[in-house]
Amino acid sequence: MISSIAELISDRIGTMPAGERRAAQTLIANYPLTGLKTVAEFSAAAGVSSPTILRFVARLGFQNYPEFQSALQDELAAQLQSPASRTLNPASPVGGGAVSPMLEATLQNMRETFRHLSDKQLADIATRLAERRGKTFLIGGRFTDPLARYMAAHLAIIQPDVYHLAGQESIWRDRLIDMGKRDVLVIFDIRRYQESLVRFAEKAHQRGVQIVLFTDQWLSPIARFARHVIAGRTAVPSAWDSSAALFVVAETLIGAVTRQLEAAGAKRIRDLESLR
Amino acid sequence: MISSIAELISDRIGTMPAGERRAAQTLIANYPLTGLKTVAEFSAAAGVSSPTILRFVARLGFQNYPEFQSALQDELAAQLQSPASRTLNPASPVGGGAVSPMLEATLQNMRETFRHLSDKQLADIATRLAERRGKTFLIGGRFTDPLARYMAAHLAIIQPDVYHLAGQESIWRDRLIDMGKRDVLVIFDIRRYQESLVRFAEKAHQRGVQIVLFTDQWLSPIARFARHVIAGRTAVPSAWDSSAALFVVAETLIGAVTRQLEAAGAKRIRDLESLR
DNA sequence: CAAAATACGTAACATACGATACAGCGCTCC
DNA sequence: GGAGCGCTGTATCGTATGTTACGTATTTTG
Repeated sequence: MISSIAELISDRIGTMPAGERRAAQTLIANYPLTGLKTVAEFSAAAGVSSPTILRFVARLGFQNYPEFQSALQDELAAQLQSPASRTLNPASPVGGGAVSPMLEATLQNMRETFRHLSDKQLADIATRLAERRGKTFLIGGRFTDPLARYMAAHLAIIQPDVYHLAGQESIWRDRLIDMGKRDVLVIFDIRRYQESLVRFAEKAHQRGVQIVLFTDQWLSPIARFARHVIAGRTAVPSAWDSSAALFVVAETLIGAVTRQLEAAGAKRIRDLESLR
Repeated sequence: MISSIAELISDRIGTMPAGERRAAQTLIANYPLTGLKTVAEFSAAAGVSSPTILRFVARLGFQNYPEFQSALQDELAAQLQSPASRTLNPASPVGGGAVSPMLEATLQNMRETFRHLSDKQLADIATRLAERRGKTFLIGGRFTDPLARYMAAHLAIIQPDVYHLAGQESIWRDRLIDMGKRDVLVIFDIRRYQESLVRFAEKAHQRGVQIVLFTDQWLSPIARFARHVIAGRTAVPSAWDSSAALFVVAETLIGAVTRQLEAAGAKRIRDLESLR
């Protein structure tokens, strides 16, 4: 049973054309606010044209845009008024310390992040990472590069041809020569988005590379070029943004890819197990 | 200080004429949804005419109706993103998918990890990291080194002399010469514990270096030499162990150190802010 | 109680919004 | 490699929306 529009979208996002999928991703990224704005603003936020937005809402089963907005508003009204919304964790365990809020916010971020992320989406991404015929490249920004390294460290064990792109921009820019449409590029990029990464992503996209983007809820501009976008919540009561939600998504994906390869009976996995 | 539009309204509702007051009451009644609808719908809901609605928003200080709506949307956006007010849909939809168990286990790991970790412990470690008189070194194992990098990337910004030890063992072994009792060494080590790290930790300990250890619940042998031990839960339904709990602890510490340095009015922090 | 000022609604207007037709483009499949 | 299909953006149109002017009603004040 599909109760919310968000679920409806996650359900059908797989069958949507590229433009409408970008609309869907943008809407999910900060749901449901983008859908309450005008078509023009929505389209600008998603980087597509107005008709694409209208086709998007039509595909969801709405007769017209106002009807779509009304549905979103009704949903929001129910959510805001539901008593459940006020009853979460009553008991921050005292402490008075500044720790609990941090943990609570982080846990909340993870729930939120996964709420906007359907099992199917994750499975699709895992499949792309597992069944890719070419190579896998991973790269991240100033603070997120460790996440790229973490993921690369795991994937490189269960798959051949997994490369983390490190060091100077000039170094990985030259690696573009090796990339083609059979390859996958995993990019981590949260605010403040790095110009160099955007440029790199664009060029990779032009070469037909499939891009999987890990970003925050405000979506890196790289989302324009990405085949798959994962928007993680990053807000915590701290001077820094939190990458913890993205970290967990990464771990989940690592697990899913491993499982798929195991299920496929990949020779490499068997060889690995015999080595241990 | 008036932060929300709702406060602004209740502040001025006393000075409003009857019609506008009805508009105000209607809006407050199911705030802020009525304000996101059209003027015609708003006026119908309040039982007044359109111009009355417009005069109402004008009295609140808005130039026109769209500006008023934008303000409401911004406020709603902030509210939806803040962890406090947000709820999650009842009980994860229990898809047969393999995702929910992974997330649930991870969340549980974090709660458990923090349950065994008092605020005081964390504060002590943060103090050691913030007030250390010497240098800070960070290093990790095969899968945890990215966590060391992540922490180093942040600490290096707010403190001088923060070094991540990378590359071959022979390289960081030589750095031992630089280490003394005023220095702090942060080590990440989970199963299977790496011999090289244990040796390194021992030698550092002999030189009087203060060791902060991030490990799993079974405790790396390094715990023998460590001044502070953080034991994170790592078990998840996956072929791999999860470092997510340790990651969150690391983020928490980063935040705590930052706060302490700010509170101490560290010159570097002020300089940083002036740079931004 | 009278007169003035303020508040409110009706009606007309202009803008900008959503909707649609159409053409160009890339992609897939034979 | 070519033909067909489907997706996407541009341009145009009708309309619903916010806005304003003005006349009437209501309250306030001397």
